[in-house]
Amino acid sequence: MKRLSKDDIIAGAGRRFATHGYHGTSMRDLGDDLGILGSSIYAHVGGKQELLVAVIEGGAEHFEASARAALDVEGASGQLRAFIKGHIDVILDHRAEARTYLSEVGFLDPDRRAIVAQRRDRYEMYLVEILDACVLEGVLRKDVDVRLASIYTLSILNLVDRWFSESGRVKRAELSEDVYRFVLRGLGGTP
Amino acid sequence: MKRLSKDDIIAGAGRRFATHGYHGTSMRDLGDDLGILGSSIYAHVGGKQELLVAVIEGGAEHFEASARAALDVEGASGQLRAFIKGHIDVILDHRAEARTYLSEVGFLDPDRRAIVAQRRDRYEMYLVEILDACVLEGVLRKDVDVRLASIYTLSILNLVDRWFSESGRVKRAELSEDVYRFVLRGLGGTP
DNA sequence: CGTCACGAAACGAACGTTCGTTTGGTATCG
DNA sequence: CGATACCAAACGAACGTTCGTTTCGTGACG
Repeated sequence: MKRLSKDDIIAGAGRRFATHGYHGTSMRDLGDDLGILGSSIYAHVGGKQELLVAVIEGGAEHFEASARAALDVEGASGQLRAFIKGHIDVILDHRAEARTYLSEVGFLDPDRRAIVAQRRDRYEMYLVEILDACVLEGVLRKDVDVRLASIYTLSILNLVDRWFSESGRVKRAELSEDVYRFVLRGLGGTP
Repeated sequence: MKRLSKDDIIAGAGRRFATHGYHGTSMRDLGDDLGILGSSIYAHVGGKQELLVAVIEGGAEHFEASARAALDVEGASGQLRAFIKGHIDVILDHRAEARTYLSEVGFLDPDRRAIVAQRRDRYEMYLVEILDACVLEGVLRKDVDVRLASIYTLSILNLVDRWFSESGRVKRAELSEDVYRFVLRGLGGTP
């Protein structure tokens, strides 16, 4: 029975929030998962809402780091491929955090929610810029609605964790490639 | 102050579940929305879980009716277009129900959840069959992974209600058309 | 045509339970 | 020794639900 750190608590909260939802998780549930009493959690964090904030901010940082890395790639279509692969990797490497980030934002306090929404918009803008660059480089049709295209792409990406299984028919690398091809072709490109 | 029917209660529950989540909704909250006491809801339904079941089954039926109608269309690509338009129309015409159906299924009792999951698989099969037919008719590339394609398509469709605004830049009919084009091109078709 | 009876709908209070959180004590570790 | 991690017990509030009672709408009957 090792003693726990604050990060252990946050990680546990991420798992529980991802599977049972924020309001479906009690501090006692969370304590059970961690092998301590629910009340003992207050030795590490100020409260339940603070846990949600920590998990979601952690998720947001993963996505943003991935997007920044994608922008370092040479060539717009390469950036698009990297963005897609990066997003899928974040989701599958940090499943609980990512899921909580994607579906429990609504339970943040209004102030925090607004901040997170802003960060999400910024993340979407990364993709929009990449798609714009693709159009500029002639990789994509000139008449595509880039805003809609980014929404379609993120819709596909964000729901990956709802169905993908690491032990399934499709491998992770194949999926990234397939999504990339699908999006590119969908916008008039030829991979 | 009119008296309420069971359907009024279910509709109210759908709205509340869609915005605040199942566990984020108390019977008293729901009662407040409806202008009655939380306890008065028990004159209409057996309990909270029964409300969730009613809302979700209602949502499922809308989607299934839409899919069946799409299958009546002549020609595989026409069916695909009708399926997409139908799905978007259901989501936007029954936003609360649809949203609850899509994101609160996890809070159903295990038995009910299994049944709903089955219905959802059946719905996805409608789309798979349509896409298969498209391949057969030569509308789509022969090497597309139809299972993945159906997942991509449903991902785009299911998240529409998270961002679409009836008063926004893009009109509903344009959106349906644009998604149809995007999916068709993504799978190697030429609209 | 009025009224009376009956079922449905809503109230208001209370049930036992669970919630998030607080407090005070205790063991462990640097 | 001082700080940290945890336990144990308790707090008030809120939860889903039940219960007895009251109000309301409607259709049958005199």
